[in-house]
Amino acid sequence: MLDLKIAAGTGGQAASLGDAAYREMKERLIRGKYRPGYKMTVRAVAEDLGVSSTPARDAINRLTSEGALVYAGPKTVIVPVLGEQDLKELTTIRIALEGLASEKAAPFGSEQHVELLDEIQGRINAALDAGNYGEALWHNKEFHFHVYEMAGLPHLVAMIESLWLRVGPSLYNLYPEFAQERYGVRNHQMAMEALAERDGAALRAAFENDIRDGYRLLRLAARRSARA
Amino acid sequence: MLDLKIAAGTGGQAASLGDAAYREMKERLIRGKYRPGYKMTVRAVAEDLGVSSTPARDAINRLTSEGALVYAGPKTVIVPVLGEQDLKELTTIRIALEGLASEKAAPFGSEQHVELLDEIQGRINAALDAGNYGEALWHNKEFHFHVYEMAGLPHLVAMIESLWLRVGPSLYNLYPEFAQERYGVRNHQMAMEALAERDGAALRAAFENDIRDGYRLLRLAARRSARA
DNA sequence: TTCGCAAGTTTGTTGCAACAAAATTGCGAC
DNA sequence: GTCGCAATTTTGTTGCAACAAACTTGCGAA
Repeated sequence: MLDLKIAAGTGGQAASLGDAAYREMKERLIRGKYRPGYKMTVRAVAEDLGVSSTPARDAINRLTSEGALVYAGPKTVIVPVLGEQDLKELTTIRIALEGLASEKAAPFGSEQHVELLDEIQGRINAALDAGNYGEALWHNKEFHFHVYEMAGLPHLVAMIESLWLRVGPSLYNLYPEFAQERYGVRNHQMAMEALAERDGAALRAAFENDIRDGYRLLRLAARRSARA
Repeated sequence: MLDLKIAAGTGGQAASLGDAAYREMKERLIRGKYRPGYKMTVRAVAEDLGVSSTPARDAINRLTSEGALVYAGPKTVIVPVLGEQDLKELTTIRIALEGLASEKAAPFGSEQHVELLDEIQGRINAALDAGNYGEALWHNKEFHFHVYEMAGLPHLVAMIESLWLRVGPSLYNLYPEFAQERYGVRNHQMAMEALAERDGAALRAAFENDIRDGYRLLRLAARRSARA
């Protein structure tokens, strides 16, 4: 059991225990620590995080209002189970928003940025080689958001992050496909080239492709688990 | 002081007091009851809404995590004061998202929908004639969301709603321009025609225009209050 | 064996009091 | 009169206990 009181007091700029609990839950969600359908109870979260019920409740409430958790009954919130409809809609929104962010980021492309992205891509590949799926997903997120943040549009980045939060848990369902296909590599390569040339349209296209490729896999996994 | 306990118990599908408080605050925000910069304190909200501190705190937390309220200090949340940068960014996002929603809604256009929109437009005009600015804004929101909801994309509608929540309070700053210019009328007329013909591109253009027109006014108001 | 109801258990909600930190006020010295 | 420090007030945070609603379990009757 980790002690969030220390994290809140010293570490990552979390002012309150509720804040620390929220951040911790958010990271766990993105890292796929909780699977779709998992039931979140105030007391269980409080136990897991070593805090009392109030901060745990705060975290759950915030996550729910962002759509990272959903109501499954009058008194139960769960990690969302995304159906094909949801996946399709979220993908459409992601293309609109992440396409926008990448296009706006293109003019800020530089040698340094491309180098950093290349480094991150190296970490993705290494994690894939090591079979560490969670690490690969994490670095994949870093790759995307490093580009999105270049545009200097904080509201947009926050909205995109909340989208990733919703899709995150489902990403874990497509284990071995992701590792085998390495679908991101080509698209990421294209993205880096587009960024080097500051070509907004090309950068957008690369990211849209990446999102669509991911969607195909996700849809596959959704169908598989729907049959089960 | 209104009694939310009754609202939660009987009325608009609010399961808990915290939920009812959240909805009430949301509506007040969109209706412009609170001005930008207004400081939200737990105890004040609890007093206003006639509930204890816990549901009030819940509501403030949820609103904050959605961006409808923002942190202004270590221990203070306020109604956001949007600068020109924020306004520009939010407008860009709105065009991407509301443009998408309207385009996807176009194929569902029908005689009935256009009739209803025409009715809503009538209410906007009537409110404007009566000088009732709040009513006009409210019906304006109805007009937009009636179209957006036609597409059947609930995640998208929720995200757009959270954008309106951020801009809502600032809308009140542009009183008398809105009433005088009646900027929405032409664009809404175009939208209804496009919807009748199920022309996605035209519908998107009409809404994009509407958003941009609103942005011009908002920017004007932001500059005015920045000078003050 | 199966169905149904009742008792017990789990779980979210709410109000509140104690605590800590920040802001404000007021008093006194210079 | 002004500046600075200390006391007071305001305010967010946290933990907890009481309550209510939903769910689960198990026993008994058909």
